[in-house]
Amino acid sequence: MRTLFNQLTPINLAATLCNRFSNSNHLCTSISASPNLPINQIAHIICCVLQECTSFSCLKKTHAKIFAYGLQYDSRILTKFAIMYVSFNRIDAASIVFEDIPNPCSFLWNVMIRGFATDGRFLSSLELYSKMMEKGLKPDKFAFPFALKSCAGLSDLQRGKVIHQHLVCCGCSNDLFVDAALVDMYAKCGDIEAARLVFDKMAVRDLVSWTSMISGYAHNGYNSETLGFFDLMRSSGVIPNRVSILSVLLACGNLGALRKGEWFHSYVIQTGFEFDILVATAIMDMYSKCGSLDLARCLFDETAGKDLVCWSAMIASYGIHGHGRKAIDLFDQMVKAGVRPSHVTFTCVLSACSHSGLLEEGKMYFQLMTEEFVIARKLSNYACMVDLLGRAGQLSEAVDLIENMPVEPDASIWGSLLGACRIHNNLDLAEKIADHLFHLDPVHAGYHVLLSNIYAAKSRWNEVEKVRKMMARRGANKIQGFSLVEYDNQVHKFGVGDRSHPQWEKLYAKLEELAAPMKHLGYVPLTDFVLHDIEEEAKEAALSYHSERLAIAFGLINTSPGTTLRITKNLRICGDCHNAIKLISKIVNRVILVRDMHRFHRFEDGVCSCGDYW
DNA sequence: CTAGGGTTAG
Repeated sequence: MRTLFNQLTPINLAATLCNRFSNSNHLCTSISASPNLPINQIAHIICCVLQECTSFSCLKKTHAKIFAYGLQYDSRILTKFAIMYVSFNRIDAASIVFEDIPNPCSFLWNVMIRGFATDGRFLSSLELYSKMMEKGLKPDKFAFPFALKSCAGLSDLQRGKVIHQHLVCCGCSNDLFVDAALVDMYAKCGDIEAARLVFDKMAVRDLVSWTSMISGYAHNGYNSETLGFFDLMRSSGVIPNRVSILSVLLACGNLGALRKGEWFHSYVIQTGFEFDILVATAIMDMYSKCGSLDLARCLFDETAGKDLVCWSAMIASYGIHGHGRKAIDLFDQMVKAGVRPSHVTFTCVLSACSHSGLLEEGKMYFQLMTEEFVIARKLSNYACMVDLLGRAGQLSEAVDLIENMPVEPDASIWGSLLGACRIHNNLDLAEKIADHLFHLDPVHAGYHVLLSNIYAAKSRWNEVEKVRKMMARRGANKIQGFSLVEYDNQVHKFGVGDRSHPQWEKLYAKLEELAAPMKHLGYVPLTDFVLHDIEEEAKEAALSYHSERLAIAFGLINTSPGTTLRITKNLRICGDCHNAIKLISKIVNRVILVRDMHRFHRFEDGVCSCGDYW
């Protein structure tokens, strides 16, 4: 062995040794046995050995050896260790090593910034980025994509803009990677216009930059733009891949555009992406959001190698369609199949229980989550539970739960409770919550509307007016309700009392025509859902032209008898429309599917699948 | 050493 050491160059030596010894432990033992080896050769050998390390523990063992040679202050060696630790996702270990390096090279800074960013520790990542600047080092084109990713992860637009300025100063704009990261950062921070500006200025755009933009549109609710941009990308000669397809599927689901979604499904089959678990899950979810639960389930059954997300998506699908029991059954099957649920899975299960009124089951799974599965509860889990209790009328239990939460409840938690107060017309509690809620989120229109609805239900018109003024003062503008319906490969959009559609006169005539048979079946308008104290007759008019009714009229006029109507609405369906549509389904003898903000309502023969529990 | 990605409450 000793002759071997003397004859070979360090690199060759290390390579030889690595072949001969299965791990660095043996190797270091051999080095110890050869005391004559010059220190820089040992350093070389250790560097080579490091690259061969296949696990964190192997790395740690090798690391322990360097102290014996006094190499623990060798920047070159430490740098390698830090990089290797990052490559094994051991950012903390890397960080400790990093601290000991007096003047890290920018390469290492970048690796560290990337390490924190990929680990989801965006603040630490940005802290390092700032530290690097403080040390007088100029970030390079490799540093910016990671720093921007961290801003995106934090949705921190302000910091993103600052880094945008830095990269312009450093002459790094017009780099394909940097620009793509900028587009992504702006999109994830919700500033889609800024994302588009960067995108438009790019001299060269590849598939990834197009996809960043498309995904930005999809995730910010610009659904038709998503589809339009996808077409634009294809016509400019860029071939879509599985990632870009995920965004269009999301958009189809959001729009409830079933035909379009089917087209993409067949496109996926043609292009061979159908066996990709992410694509398969996205297609499943699209079908479910477009109202085709059965198709979603077929796909689910056909999918090989179902993972946690795939299972959770199917459970969520049962939930929004009001099949709580099936959601629970599927959860149990998932556990039996050996897939470990996550806090998201529990959110899906709890929400399914809530929509189906499965109070005891929900309580049980809420317990099971921590006790059996040892999963920390997140805000979304509490929100579901508050919703479940509140909807079931257990308002004081819901309050109890909130008061004993280990984390600070946010607006969404109080919002759930306020929603329950609306259902049960509990004004006292609502007023107490509202104070708190408006403090946490003063510009949320929905919460104001809920409170106002409770006042309206009690004919407290002065207070209704007060809330309305409060909203105006705070700039909490009511979100315009709209409904979508797909027809002839087009998504048609209707607003409240909309007269902009080419067929508007026919639509109103259709609703007029339905008024008499509805009255005959006992329809009485539920006018508490009108925000203002106006004349009864005007209220009735305001209600009868809600966007979902116009969308239904459109569907009735343009499709053949018996065709299922599928409507997607951006807000919650109001109680009056819910009553009206039940009757309409009976009169016209059609299945009418309405997906509102929270769930599906399947109207058939005068009843709704939600059993009026919503 | 660089980028885009499927499920989640209100």
